[in-house]
Amino acid sequence: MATIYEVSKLAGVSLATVSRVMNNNAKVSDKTRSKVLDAMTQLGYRPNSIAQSLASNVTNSVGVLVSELHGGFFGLVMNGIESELRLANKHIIITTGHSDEGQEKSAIDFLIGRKCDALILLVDSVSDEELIKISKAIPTVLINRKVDTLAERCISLDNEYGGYLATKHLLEQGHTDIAYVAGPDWKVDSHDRFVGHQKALQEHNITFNEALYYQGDFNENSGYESFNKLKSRGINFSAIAFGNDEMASGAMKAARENGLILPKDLSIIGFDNNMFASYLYPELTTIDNSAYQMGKMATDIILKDVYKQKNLNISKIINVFEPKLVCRNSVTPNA
Amino acid sequence: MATIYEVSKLAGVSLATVSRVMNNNAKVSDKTRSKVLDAMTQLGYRPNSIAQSLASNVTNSVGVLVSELHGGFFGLVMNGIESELRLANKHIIITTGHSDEGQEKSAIDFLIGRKCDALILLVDSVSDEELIKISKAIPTVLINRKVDTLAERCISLDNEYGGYLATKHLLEQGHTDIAYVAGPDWKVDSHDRFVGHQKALQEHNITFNEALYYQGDFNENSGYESFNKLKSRGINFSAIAFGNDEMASGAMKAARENGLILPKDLSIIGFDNNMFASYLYPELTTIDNSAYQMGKMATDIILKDVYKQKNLNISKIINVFEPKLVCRNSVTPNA
DNA sequence: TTGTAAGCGTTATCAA
DNA sequence: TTGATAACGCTTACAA
Repeated sequence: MATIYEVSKLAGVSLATVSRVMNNNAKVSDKTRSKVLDAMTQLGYRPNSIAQSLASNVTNSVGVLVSELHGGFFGLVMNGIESELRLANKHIIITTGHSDEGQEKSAIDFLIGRKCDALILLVDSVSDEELIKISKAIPTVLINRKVDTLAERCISLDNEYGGYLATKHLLEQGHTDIAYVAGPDWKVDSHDRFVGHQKALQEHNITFNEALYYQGDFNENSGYESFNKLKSRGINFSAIAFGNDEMASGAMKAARENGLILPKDLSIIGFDNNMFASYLYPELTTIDNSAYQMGKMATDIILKDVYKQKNLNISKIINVFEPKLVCRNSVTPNA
Repeated sequence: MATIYEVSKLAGVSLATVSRVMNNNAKVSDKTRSKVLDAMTQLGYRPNSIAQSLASNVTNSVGVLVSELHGGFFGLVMNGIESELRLANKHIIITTGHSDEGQEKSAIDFLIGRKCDALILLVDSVSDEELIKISKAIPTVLINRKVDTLAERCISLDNEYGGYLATKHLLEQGHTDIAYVAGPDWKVDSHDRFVGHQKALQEHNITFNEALYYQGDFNENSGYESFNKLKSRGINFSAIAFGNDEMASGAMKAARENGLILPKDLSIIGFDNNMFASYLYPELTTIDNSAYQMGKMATDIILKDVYKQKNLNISKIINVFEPKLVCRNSVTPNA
């Protein structure tokens, strides 16, 4: 692989001049420039980005930490990040944390060790203090997380409003006996969605009934179980709101196995608007989580703050995205 | 950030010695070692991996190119890659090609420019010749692709056998009027699956009927359309085999809109065993594509060949994975 | 077992 | 507008 040195020799100029035409940040005469360019193509020269990074202290890479690599949410977020970063000729180094504090921390260490210029983090387990410390060492954007002192660097969905929207929709369709199946309560998003549910209930003067609550783990199985558990308690409900689409899907299965006709006998609303939501039968009414948009926004913040990029077509930074109701066929008016 | 130089000063040893304890590849007395280690922790020293890479000519990073970041298949493949690479303390630089030749090529250039130690490629559009050229420049493993001269570096699914399995299953359930909805024929995997379908038919002495064939684009919509198109031709069929699960899902929707009861009136089999396959109603019978395993295997090849890693718990390299039938509820015996 | 010093391929500061 | 040359932070012969 040719180096800058060989290019300079072939072109009959100095190293510095070659570097200048590469970065065109300084005046170089047209004549010299074309000599250099010729030499480059002749040698098939490609700059060694490692050497560039060492010398310039910029790696043009941003570290991304997600919980999992599969799954609709992360896929979309990463999509938003990648598409935006690619345009800017930066790249992604990706790691996973599996919602485990140890793994999340070591992944972050790893990313810092790789000298990423910035970090985009989707973490569940690392503490706020830790995150504050990290963002002092390296520009960091947090997705799905709210840390007060880092507010401008946090991108999140208004989960509470989303939970509110979902239940409100059910209420507006005449349902009053509404069960709620939450995700793990220690996850903020899960918690907030549930709070939103309660608010909507309150607004309609319905007292929250503990017996209509079930806590799952965001996986399909727990949704399946939730239906059976709820049913076994012998209390009536005409609709269930779920903390996410996976659990909703599991419950649909259980409901059908119990002979219910959907949505006639039971209305169901999910959360996330996962890719498969429209594949379900009946097609799942749910709340869109703006995953792609959040990934894109996180990236734009970095492009702007870290890479000083101008003319990004962002009118303004949105830190809290507003969830939207996506009406499909799994909710029907209460008879 | 502390450098190796500061550590050496504080510990009262030379640069070389510090480097030695970091890489522990040479004898260092216990006493010196602990002096160095102390200095390191005292300074909160973290090696600069960029400098390490430049000096050692190893970046410990492997470049990965996939078509999309979302979608079940890629998610699982990436999962297999990441989990394996992480154990080895290597990392992933990820790019996307969107099945477009230009984008795929530039992504590869990008990866090479980043001095990745190896490449894992999932490409549709780049030519075999190009791939051969690339793998001469940098160790490369191809997933979902077969290039003769690169056979040991290709990981793929036996798509033809998968297509065969799917249709055979239908035949064994007594179906004889079987429609086939393929993906784009220019995609090898899609093509091969279709060939497998034909083989199974042949084996049962059924002549392939052009009127029972429809070519979609692997997306849900085209599956939806496929059902209506097939129906409009006025030919009977009691089962449909699909090139992937998404299209199967779309067709299920269309079938139901046409008043069919599934699977009683129509048996359906998919391909891929996408995450959502079990969420569908009826749960989709399909062919598992071993995505995770393929990602893992690709990584193991690199760990072994490039990073000379011993004791990988791989009994042997598998280049062609065997698809497996996953029986669920969308196929029923033909009355 | 430890130290010295020459790279690795760039960028960036001075002079010229 | 160009050219020397010193960093950048590490690895790795070669000596001691």
